[in-house]
Amino acid sequence: MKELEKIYDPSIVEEKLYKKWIDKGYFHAEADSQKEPFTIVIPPPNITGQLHMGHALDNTLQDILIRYKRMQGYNALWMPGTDHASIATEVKIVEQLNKEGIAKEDLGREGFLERAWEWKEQYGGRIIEQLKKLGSSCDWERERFTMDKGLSNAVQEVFVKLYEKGYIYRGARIINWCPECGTSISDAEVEHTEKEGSFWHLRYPIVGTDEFINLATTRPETLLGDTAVAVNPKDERYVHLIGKKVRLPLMDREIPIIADDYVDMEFGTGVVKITPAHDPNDFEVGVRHNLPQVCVLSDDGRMNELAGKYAGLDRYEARKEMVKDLENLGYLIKVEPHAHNVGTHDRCKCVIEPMVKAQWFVKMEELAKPAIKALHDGDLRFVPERFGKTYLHWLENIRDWCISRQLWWGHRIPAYYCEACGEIIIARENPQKCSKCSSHSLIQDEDTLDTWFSSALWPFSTLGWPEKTKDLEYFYPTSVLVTGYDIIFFWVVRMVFSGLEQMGAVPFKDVLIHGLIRDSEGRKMSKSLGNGIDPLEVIEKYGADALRLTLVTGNAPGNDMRFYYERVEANRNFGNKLWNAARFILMNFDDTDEKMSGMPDNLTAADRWILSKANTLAKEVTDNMDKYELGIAVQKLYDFAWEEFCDWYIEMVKPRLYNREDSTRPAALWTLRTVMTNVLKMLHPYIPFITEEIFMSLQSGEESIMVSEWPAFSNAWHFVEDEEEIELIKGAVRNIRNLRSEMNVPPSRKAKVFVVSELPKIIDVFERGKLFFGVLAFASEVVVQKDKEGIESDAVSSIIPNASLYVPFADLVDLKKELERLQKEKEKLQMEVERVDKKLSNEGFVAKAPAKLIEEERAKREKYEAMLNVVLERIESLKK
RNA sequence: GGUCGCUUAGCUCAGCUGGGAGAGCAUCUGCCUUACAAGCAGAGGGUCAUAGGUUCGAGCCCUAUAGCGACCACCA
Repeated sequence: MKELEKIYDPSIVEEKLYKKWIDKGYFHAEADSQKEPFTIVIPPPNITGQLHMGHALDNTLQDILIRYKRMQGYNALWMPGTDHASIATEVKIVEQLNKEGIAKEDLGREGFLERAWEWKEQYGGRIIEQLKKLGSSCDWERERFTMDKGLSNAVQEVFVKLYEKGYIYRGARIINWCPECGTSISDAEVEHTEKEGSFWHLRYPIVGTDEFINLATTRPETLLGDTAVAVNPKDERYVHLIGKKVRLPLMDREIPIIADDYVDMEFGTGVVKITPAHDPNDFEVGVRHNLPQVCVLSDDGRMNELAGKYAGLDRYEARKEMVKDLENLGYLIKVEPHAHNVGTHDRCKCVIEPMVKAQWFVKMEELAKPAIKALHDGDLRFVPERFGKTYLHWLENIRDWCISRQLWWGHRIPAYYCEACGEIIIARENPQKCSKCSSHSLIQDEDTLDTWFSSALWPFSTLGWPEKTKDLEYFYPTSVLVTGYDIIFFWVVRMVFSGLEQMGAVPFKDVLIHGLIRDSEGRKMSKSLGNGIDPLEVIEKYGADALRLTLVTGNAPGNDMRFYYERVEANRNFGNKLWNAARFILMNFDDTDEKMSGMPDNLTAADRWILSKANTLAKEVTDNMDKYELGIAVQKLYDFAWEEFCDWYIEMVKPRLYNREDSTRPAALWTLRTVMTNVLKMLHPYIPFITEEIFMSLQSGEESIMVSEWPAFSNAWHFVEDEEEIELIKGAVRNIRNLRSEMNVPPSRKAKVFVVSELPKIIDVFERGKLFFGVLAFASEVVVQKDKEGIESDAVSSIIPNASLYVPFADLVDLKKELERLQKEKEKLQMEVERVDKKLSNEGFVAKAPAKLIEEERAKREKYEAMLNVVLERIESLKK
């Protein structure tokens, strides 16, 4: 056995161990029909990404589950990879080009993509290296990328299949346009934020009369694209105007007054201007009434040539100008402040413009149905369950998914247009000629696909689909998906309907949802606030284990969590505690012991107590982990390791270890090593590095804790009587310590301790435990006897069930104080008896509560009453 | 407007299927006891947001209310 340093230093251990695991190939999984698979696919981080706390949490959870299942004997595969992140990456590269004074267009598509791939090669692996620092046991041999050959094939295949089924179509619909990024985005990418705006009240002249119709708008610049004014058909105020026309101010265009149920009579004046080209609702109204769509905006957010004199102005400048003009011409009635929601692009925060444009869409209605059913049927389960509602709500209200992006970095849409006849050809391979007119002048669609289109396929595309691979058959469906609640819509939903559509089965059975890591003030960590904490810095300072432990403890699944360095420190301390416990064990081994193998036949009650506790712990921890209650599981391990094992068992065992003649010394050593090893194993998924390092010192013959067997509960190691025995002694120790503490006796001052009991069984217990009981209770000597013979009448005393403890402190004793103490003890016991009495005299309780509980209460009553009597007796005798 | 979550010790939070309120940090007292001062032993501190209800029994289940937060939503 080798010596360990006094303080655990993660920085010298972690890299070494990670390399060992990689070299041994422990992370790699192969399809093997002899073993049961357990599969997780990583949420592929963006190649632009740097590891942040969200990743750290997400991947820690996955690694815990994977390591746990691997130890349980499952064929555990954690499939890693990265996402091309079309828009995020393209923006980054454009920025980089701009710094060099190059515009994207200067390079052209090909040149730009070349740059992008270069960028990917250079930076795309960065986050992977960071994940390794965390200890992630991904199967790196399988690392995939959403734009690699296989996954791109999968994308094409899905596109073609969905098109052939009629689920993908191209059409001019109202979409969300980001003028900043110059692309359409999906509904999921629109963030609604409340903004202070204005409500401009306008009046439009009614043609052929001197009258006006009043209405209000938050976006006056869209007036230029108005093609109608709508009222509610039931609105008596306006019924007579339906069918008439108004003259659109500034534009000198006549537009009709129409009736539509969409208009809310209660809101505003009950009149709405209709701009079909720039508002989703108005678009619908326009379709119903066959209104023209007048698009007045260009792609960069300026007014276009249809905007008359405002053409060329930025949308907000135009707004200002128009308001001024409307006022001058008498069309502006008033302006009110008005808070309203505006849609912004989640990536650039720029205000999006609804626009009518020809885009590609996925028809969602039919695809959503099986995804809804899967949850109802229990094929898919969210943990915590409540997120299932979020999922359902989204699917039940789903709208068609706009999948085309006006970007270059991504999967180019496999659609080709025939210049000769206008035919659209959708094909897996580049078509050579038009299928309709045989013309060779085909032009591929310029657009690429939403980045989520490829990530939606991740659980099966990474396993080889559309090929029928062994991996796919064996590892799919995956076991659990771990992700934050913030991407349920973006990703989880889309993986589910894609999996169901392409594979005919859900992509995963369980979805473990976690929350966000916030800063210590509860704010979201963000670049702009500069309050982000870099996980790598934490790892460098405290080690990956401390970070991992911090991220999974003290937090309920799905809830957000605040990050405190104090907690990291506490967890680092826990690692050090384990480290020192191991040092202690190793220090006490010598050559003879080292050669010892197998279980000694003279285990003591204390040994059986801790072994039995560890055995029960294995069951509880396993149960918790199977229910994804990782925080609870690790809390139990933490408490057991620190309190029961370190603070109690190690202390109990010291006298035996320090006495080379003690025949139970090998039993103590064996128990120490056995329990410690089992605890390390159960802790390994949480804190892989330190557990491996210690394990290798304790079990020099073993290869790695990673591939060791997960401890299982066994009836053979369940010792109820020993547990009771040791708990009794622990109680006595606590009482003595309390006594001494109350009387301010320093530990250096030892005293005789008498244990008095009439029960032979109790006498036996204390006789057996005398040695360690004495050490723990700072006793100079422990005397166990059946009566008070030879005990000074002024000894301090304390009562435990079925026994009394006496400590003669001689000069230290203050009779008055002692009486006060006993008085307090008396009151406490009286209250206990009262409490039990109250319960037992409740007829309902006795009649309906489980028999076991009633029995327990009765036993308690008996115990407390007996103790109370002893206290009363003691008080009487002192009073004399 | 809808949905969901939170409200428990000074602070941050656990509390799994309802059966005598927990942790970490902070505070106080005493200890450098030969594994660990990143430690040990002890202590104080909570009408579990409020009001009802179900139950023999409620921090936990139900209803309502308040405050905070998140998400969804086409009121111009």
